[in-house]
Amino acid sequence: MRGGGGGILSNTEDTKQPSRRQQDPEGTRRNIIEVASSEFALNGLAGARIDEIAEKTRASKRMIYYYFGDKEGLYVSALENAYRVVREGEAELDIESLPPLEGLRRLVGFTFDHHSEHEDFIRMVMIENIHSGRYMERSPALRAVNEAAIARIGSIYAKGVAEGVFRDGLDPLEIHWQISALCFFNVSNRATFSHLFGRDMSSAENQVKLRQNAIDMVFRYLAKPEYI
Amino acid sequence: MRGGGGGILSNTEDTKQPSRRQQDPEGTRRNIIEVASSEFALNGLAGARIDEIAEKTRASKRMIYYYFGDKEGLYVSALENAYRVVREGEAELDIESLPPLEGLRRLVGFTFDHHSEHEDFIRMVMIENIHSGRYMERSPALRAVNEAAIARIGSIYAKGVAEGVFRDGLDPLEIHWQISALCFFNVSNRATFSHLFGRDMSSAENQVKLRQNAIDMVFRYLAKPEYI
DNA sequence: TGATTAATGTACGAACTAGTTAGTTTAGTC
DNA sequence: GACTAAACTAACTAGTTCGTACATTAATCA
Repeated sequence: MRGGGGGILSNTEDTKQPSRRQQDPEGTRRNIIEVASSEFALNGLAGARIDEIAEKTRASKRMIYYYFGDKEGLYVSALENAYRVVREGEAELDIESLPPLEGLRRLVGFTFDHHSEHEDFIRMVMIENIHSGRYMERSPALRAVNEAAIARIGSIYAKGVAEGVFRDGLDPLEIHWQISALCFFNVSNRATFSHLFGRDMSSAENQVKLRQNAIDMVFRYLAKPEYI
Repeated sequence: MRGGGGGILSNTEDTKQPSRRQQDPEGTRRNIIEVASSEFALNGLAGARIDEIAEKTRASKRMIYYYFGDKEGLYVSALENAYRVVREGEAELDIESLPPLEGLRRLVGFTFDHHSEHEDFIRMVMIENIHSGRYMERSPALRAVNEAAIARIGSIYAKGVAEGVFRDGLDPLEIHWQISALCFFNVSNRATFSHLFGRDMSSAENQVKLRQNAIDMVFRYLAKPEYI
């Protein structure tokens, strides 16, 4: 919009370098996804504007339709990308070598921090839930990924039960659900909660408290009374 | 849109009844709010369509602007209404006369059920969080209301500490936060969670389990180990 | 080198959408 | 029964927004 210089001045210097890639499909794609993700996370599917996304991109609106077909296609790609990025971060977590009690604390603390650091991801999940998960159905890749999280909990829980520190009969999926609830809510409902009760829950002090509370809560739920 | 009969046929029978109100400001307002609430809850602020809302209303589009000024004004009114309806339901809960342990269980169970029965409210809160609570700032009425929930917990918690069944040093606001997290997430993230893990968390059996888990979890967090 | 395909820019249009204008009907009042 | 303010309607407008047609440049291959 601002005249960007590319059209008129590009003959002077840029084309002199022969090895410099002037067409970069992968880069363009990635750039579009990045911009789109943050716009969708900020404004939702209906609220995000294709023209706005295009303008913030190094590419043009034409490229969005070239690569992603339509707005919904772009949204689905952004959603997939959000899950992929977050999963890659989680994959680095190694708690299976730790003693169960310590591993559990580490897992909850990590999840709390991880969610907190990926607000855009949380927002994308919120938005997708507003749409009742309609769009993620198009993406078969998503499901398989998250089962790793359950496996991780299943393994640590089984070890804890075997060692006699965790009480028996709980369901790893439900434990994951509880950890998710505490860590997700912390990001998703910050704004309304803080406003309704006049206390900034995202402040450093409050986050330290809420984090410790989440760890304690899951710990007390799992551990046998004599270990509390 | 469908010719509704009012214009042409109204002389035949309708006007014969003298006491039948043909102008009904309160009713019109209420009707608009009701329709708008469900449209906003379903589609979000940007996704909802004024024309769509108008059409589902007994009134016309002009009336929306007549009573609410603009789309955002209508949204804020719908948000206020959602909080008011839910608060009125909660006010009926009387747990302060119960023994602390029983009162706590009752409170968590009630909150779980109440959230579950008011999905539109949960969706409105999600949407408002997507907007970072921007619009609820316009509504000073909202804050005062919710403090009652904290007071309720504060009272039952203090009683439990005095009786020696709850451990000391916890913060009622944080307890409320935890209860909210577990009960809110149950509704807000149903779609994505169920899809990612291939298990319908909203089924009757799973809801019974999750409800009991939430109660247990809060109970174990509050109670002294010897009462667990 | 000339032909073919992939990638990109520009300009535009059709449909939609929030909000308005201009006017009518109803309920209550003097 | 005339008058006024509130309640209400239908049709319209100005601006937005998704998506596309057409042209062009870069890479690839025969």
